[in-house]
Amino acid sequence: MKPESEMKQAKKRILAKQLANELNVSISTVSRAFSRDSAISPKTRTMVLERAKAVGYQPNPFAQSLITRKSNIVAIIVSHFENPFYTEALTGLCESLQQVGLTTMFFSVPRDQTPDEILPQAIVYQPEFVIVMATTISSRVVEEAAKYGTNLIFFNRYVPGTLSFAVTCDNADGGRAIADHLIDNGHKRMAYIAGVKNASTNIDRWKGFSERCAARGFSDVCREEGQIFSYEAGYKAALNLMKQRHRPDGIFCASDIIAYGALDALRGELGLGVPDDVSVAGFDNISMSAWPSHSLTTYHHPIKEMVAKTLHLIERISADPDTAVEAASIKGQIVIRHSTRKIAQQEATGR
Amino acid sequence: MKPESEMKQAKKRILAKQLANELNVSISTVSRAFSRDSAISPKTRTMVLERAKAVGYQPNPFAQSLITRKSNIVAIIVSHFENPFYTEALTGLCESLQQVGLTTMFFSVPRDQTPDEILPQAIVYQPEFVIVMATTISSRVVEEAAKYGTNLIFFNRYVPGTLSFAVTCDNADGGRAIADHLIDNGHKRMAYIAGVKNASTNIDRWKGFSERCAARGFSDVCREEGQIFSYEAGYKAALNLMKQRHRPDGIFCASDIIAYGALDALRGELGLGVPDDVSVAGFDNISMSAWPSHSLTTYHHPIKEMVAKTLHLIERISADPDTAVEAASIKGQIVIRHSTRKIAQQEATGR
DNA sequence: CTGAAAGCGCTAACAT
DNA sequence: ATGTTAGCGCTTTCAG
Repeated sequence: MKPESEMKQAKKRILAKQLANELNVSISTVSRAFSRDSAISPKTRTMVLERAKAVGYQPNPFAQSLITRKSNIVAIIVSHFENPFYTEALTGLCESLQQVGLTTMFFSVPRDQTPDEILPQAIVYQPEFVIVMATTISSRVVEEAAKYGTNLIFFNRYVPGTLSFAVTCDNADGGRAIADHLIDNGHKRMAYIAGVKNASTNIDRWKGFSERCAARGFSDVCREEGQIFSYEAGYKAALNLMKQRHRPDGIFCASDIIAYGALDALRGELGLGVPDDVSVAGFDNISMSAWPSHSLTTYHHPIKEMVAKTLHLIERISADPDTAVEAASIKGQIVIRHSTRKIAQQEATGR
Repeated sequence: MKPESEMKQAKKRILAKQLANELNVSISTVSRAFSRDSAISPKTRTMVLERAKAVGYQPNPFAQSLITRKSNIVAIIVSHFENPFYTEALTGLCESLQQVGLTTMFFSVPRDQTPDEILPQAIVYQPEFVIVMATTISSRVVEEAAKYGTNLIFFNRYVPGTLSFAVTCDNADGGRAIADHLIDNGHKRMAYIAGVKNASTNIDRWKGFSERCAARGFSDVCREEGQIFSYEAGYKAALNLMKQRHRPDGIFCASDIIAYGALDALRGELGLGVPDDVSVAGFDNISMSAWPSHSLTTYHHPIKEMVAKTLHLIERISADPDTAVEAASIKGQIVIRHSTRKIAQQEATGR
């Protein structure tokens, strides 16, 4: 045993009771000073708050939660978190939540586990909301959560069969925009490199793209399965696509990262010119797509708007828990760069 | 007011008391079943645990924290979170913490605020640890936190003047490894493109690099300030470097992202050959550095080991709160790719 | 507008 | 090994 003086002496946190004593008021008065609309004179409130700040008093959130049944916690649960897109979403959400007095708990689903195993760890904290990001969750668990009054909000995903809040990018619109861009600029054989097969993002991008192509007279869009949203997947898929007798001249990739893989396969391994021989477009508009070395035509994922919408939803549901379930879909916009051939350029090169 | 039937009826969580009644045991028996080493027969424990699982009972963590004074929460606070390196660190830490029963709270410092403003929001939850990542914090706040018994762990950073736990990469070793690699392969004029000036990472990488260069007879290493760890910074800095009369032939960049910027400036804007005219090396080994289009020589940032070390530290400090403050520095290793010229290649091209 | 008292759900002495 | 009791720090009736 070390002598007292050497021990780490954690200074004891000041409590409501002590603060009350110092100010000659009751403990309930201290409490009232901290809650928005409570019967307390502005004068006493100011007094309490000032002194509290001076001595560093803040109500213990655990005790608060216990009695108010409000945790002021929002859980964010992720699994495939590689895409830089999610990093921006996470910090954006977290910072907005901080501003309205909510605290973010973060859960990540390891490769050898399912979201269904991790979700209960979040639920136990009785979070006001659970934001599900980059993750697919079984509809059984969605119902479970609903039973306990936990609001689930899907971010950038939705669970088709289920009624739950969701904020997504208008993926179909993105697919259509890319289709129009390629067709408008004279491309004749369109192709799609898919990401995670059952992801709603993947499904809707394909749907928008292929349907628009079909509507404009190109019904034979080839589709190559990338399986996942990765560079390697894009690389391999592009190679496969080019083995076909009738090579595509316009490739839409389910994500920017996939597109980089395709780009490298096409240029590096196959020695093809992009966009001279074949055009490549992505989806997300992550920051590196703007770099000169990539200069990728893509569809801008409206992260900021999606974050704002999510927060708006949270505030609305907090005010009225009976808010009707809603799936918001937010349009982004196409960003045209140099990985796709333009009409003018096409004529200039004599094609 | 809507009729009862239409209201969202949150099923009430089951409590220890009810579980105890159902099993004809006391409420403390239920409690004991959930704590590791407590006087309870294995038989009753199993019985309680089984029934608990069946009815979905879990102790309320707020009530637990209130009485045990253990929050089981680890706060992670970040500010400049762009580098993909941190994404991997975050998920790695979070998943490891989950496994040992700790929950992650996530705080992000907005551009218009300082870490010192956000930290109190974390402290209020009495986290067992605060992991400070991608952030510089004032030594005043470090002391504040210490006073309340909150353990701060700096991840990938340290605050020079202060005594606090830190887990970093051996940045100096990285600098030396790159220096050796360049010198061994016949480079004559070395240069460094810096990142955030006062970041300990930046300082140590420069130190290791410049000192090793000097030790091997190259004392005139030029240094260009990138100011931040960004693509644009690297781009501009590389351009500046090449304006000099005596151009460098080996450039070490403070991060991979900076290196990409340098690469694009050199190849794209200046039309130079990399590595034929000039070699470029980075630091971090983020996944895209392995892509054929970049193939960047770099120093591998040992994230996994750093995460493991952090967890080890957490477990050690938890077991013995008087654990001596320690700054662990973990070696990574150089990864040689095609952005730097090798001796053989140098001879082959007749230089 | 303020104070006294009850109690949120649980754990930790203290008994038995 | 189990039950009983007293709080953890706070908010919220209920009086005044």
